[in-house]
Amino acid sequence: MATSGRGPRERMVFSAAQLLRRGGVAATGMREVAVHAAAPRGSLQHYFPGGKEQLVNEAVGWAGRYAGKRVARLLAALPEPTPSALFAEMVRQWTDEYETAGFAGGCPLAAATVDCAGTTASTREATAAAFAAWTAPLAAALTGMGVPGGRSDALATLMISSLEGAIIMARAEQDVRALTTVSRELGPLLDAAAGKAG
Amino acid sequence: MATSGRGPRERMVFSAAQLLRRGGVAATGMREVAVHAAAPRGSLQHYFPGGKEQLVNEAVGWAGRYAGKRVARLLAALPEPTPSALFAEMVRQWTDEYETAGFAGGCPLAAATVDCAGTTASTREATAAAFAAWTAPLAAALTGMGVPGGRSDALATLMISSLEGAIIMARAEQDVRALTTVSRELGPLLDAAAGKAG
DNA sequence: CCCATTCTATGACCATCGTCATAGGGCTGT
DNA sequence: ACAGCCCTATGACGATGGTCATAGAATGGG
Repeated sequence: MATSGRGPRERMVFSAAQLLRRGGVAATGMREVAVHAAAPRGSLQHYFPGGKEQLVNEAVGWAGRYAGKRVARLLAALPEPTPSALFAEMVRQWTDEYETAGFAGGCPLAAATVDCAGTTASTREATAAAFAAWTAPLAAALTGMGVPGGRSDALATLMISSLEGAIIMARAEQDVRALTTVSRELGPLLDAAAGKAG
Repeated sequence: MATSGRGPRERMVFSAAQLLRRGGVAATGMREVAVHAAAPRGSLQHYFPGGKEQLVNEAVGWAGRYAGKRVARLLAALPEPTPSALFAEMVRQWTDEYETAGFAGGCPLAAATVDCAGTTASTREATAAAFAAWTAPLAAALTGMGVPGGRSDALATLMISSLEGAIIMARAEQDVRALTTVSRELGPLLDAAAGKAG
């Protein structure tokens, strides 16, 4: 698996993001990344002279851009776009994975933040940039649905915060309850903000 | 610091929880815990024959009980108890820490979940129990403020999820923005649920 | 055909860490 | 004083992991 990407470098970044989700940064070995990516171990030091730190930072950046693009993709697939429907789709990505593949993986951004925010400055900056790359398209989507400009950023932050926290709770409980709960409880609030100015 | 607790055992559990917050499970060494707790290293194998796994699990349990008790304490200190005020106080615990002590630490439950949920079954169970020990008193408090029984659990889950996610975003951004945002945006929703049945 | 650049291969080094083994203090009760 | 128990002390072991050094392919332009 994980053989789709083009070059070995890209595959390694992708695999790193994938493995980050499971056990966090420290539990993810460089050799393990190479194996998972079906990439030669010798390429690690060639493509990532900055070592593990660089690889993790790029994986985080990749994850942030992926999340940002996914917002647009989900939005485009909605029959009638409403904030609650978008959020429900974002949540559904996770409930689907958990119900079909188990609760092994979480969000790579959360993993990198939890493990590195207090110790590795460059990785912390990478996570901040990644969250920004996720929040911005989401806020723009909300604005496009009628949410006033001043609220869009706040609601996007609320959506992502709730989702991240619910992912953690779901993994702990091995139950998607927390995810479905935040989706259900937050939906009306989001749609209300889109309906009329708040 | 961290010398208040009674026995060395209790201090080590407390210190483990403290250190977990910084770099996660893998980044927290047993020797480091002993040093931080000002406890003899030889006591580790004596008090925690189950090794690191046991120590981490007890630290997680301690954190869960602490969070549960803190809900009651914050509630009692509120001049006029409303759900939004309680949530604001929960959030304020974190903004206060971050503004005075920096963004070094996150939530130990999140750290243990991110690092161990997919690999260490006993730790995952400990995190689930800890979240339950936190959610239950919170839901009870909401019920006591007029939230209908069916909504209390859901809103407690929403509050904790949002808080956990906002903690992660705040650490990434080194800014309490996400925390204050979720508090402000969620407040009206919580109070509305307490006012009349939903 | 050659050379330079890019990529890969692999073994070794060193630090760290969890764990264990073994032994030593220090107290209590009799 | 002795026995027994709880706690502490400390060195060693084995494993893991990130990084480095060095060398070997492979590719592509001249």
